[in-house]
Amino acid sequence: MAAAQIVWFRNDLRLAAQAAVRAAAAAGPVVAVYVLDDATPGEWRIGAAQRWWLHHSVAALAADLRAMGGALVLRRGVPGDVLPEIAAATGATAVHALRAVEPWAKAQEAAVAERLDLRLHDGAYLAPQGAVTAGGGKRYRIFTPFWNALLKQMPPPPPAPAPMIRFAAPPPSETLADWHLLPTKPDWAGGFNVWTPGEAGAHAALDAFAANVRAYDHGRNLPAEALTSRLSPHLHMGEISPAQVWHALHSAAGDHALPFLREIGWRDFAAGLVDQFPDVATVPGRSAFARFPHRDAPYDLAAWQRGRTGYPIVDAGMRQLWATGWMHNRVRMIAASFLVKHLLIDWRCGERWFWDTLVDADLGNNSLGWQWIMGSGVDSSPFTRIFAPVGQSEKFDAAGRYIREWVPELAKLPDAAIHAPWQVDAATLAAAGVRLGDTYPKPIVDHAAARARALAAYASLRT
DNA sequence: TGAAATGTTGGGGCG
DNA sequence: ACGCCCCAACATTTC
Repeated sequence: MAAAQIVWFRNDLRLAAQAAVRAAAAAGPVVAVYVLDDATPGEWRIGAAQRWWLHHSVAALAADLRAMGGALVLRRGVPGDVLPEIAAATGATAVHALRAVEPWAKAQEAAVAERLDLRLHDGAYLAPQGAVTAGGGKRYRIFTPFWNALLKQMPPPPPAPAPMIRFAAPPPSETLADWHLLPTKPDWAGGFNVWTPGEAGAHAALDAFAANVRAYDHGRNLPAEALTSRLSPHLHMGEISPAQVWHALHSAAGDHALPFLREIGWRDFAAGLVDQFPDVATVPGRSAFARFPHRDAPYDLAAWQRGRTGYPIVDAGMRQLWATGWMHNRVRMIAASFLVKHLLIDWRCGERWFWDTLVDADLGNNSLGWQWIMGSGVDSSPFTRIFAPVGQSEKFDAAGRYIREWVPELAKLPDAAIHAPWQVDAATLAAAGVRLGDTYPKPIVDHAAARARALAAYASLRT
């Protein structure tokens, strides 16, 4: 009789198109394990919003396994210690997992491989790390050539359905409730009910988006419309694979799906940066940025975090993030630009806030996004790009619907007035019940002055 | 996956 | 009717 096989679940919480599950099931009876490790990642331990998601996603996977006659074994600790214990208790001879890119994930893998037969499989990304290269085997640092080269390797292998699994007798498990992943006092997750974590929820989101994917190229910039996929947390947790997304959308819309699939390409690209530059989350790609004159401004940072900057589009985005664990990507760019340009606050402060508040927090995507906005990445543009928050608001939320949803105290302002209430005459403000500095903040910085200050800060890097 | 400054053009008011 | 000017609208350049 074949020896038991451990499936070490990480950010790959699915049963279909999951190479570790498939390989383990083919080799012997399966012991399915999830290890909650807050020690190895250090400051990059899973953030508060994502812990909520993790709770529900692990619960969904456990339920799916139970329905197949199995179980999910839950343990807190360091995988390099926990998995050998489970192997000893079950007689398992091998551990199967999907290969990950984060530095702490690699450290976990190394520690497990030191003591057990660790079999790493691909499938968390469209292409394995290092498979997309220029002539000479050089890996890309700039997205567009990376994407063109990746496209030549597409489509990805067709996803396989969940295999038949024979389960080994599971060792004792901790209970999910003991992990205290959900917020209690206060319970701030009321607005998170827009999400359905888990493999089934991921496929429901994919199916819904497939019907709309042709509208994505245009609609993705309109935060008031539901025309983005909202797949990011599902992809991050691995409830669905990028290959599954590729095949579903390409069969639904053919090449009309490419503008969206390009974003999945960005995810691969970001993972490639983490794989090549493990400190991309904290170290600017351009060394001159080490001496950028950031402001230490805790009051301004708090105003940004709580959606009280006085710029309605920024505040709407930050409040959507706080309430739902997610922010529309167009608004992420506007809000992030505001923090690092208008407030001159260190991009890593914003990055850490997003890490704690986003359900889709992902080391590669988050680091790449913040370095892109800062202009500190190795691929950054040669000029200083300062988003004009009012201009962006008028362009992408012209009717103010997004602002009205998340900044209700401005809801009664006319469309033309809602983007910059400090420029509105007193009678209009009074008619809408708005008292600046009372019911809604005055802008914490003047745009023109803040823009000039930011340009000077960037210019100082060139001396 | 910008914004602001600068340049160009064409319609309309007006002497 | 014509030329001139203003300026909005659009395009290009520059940071």
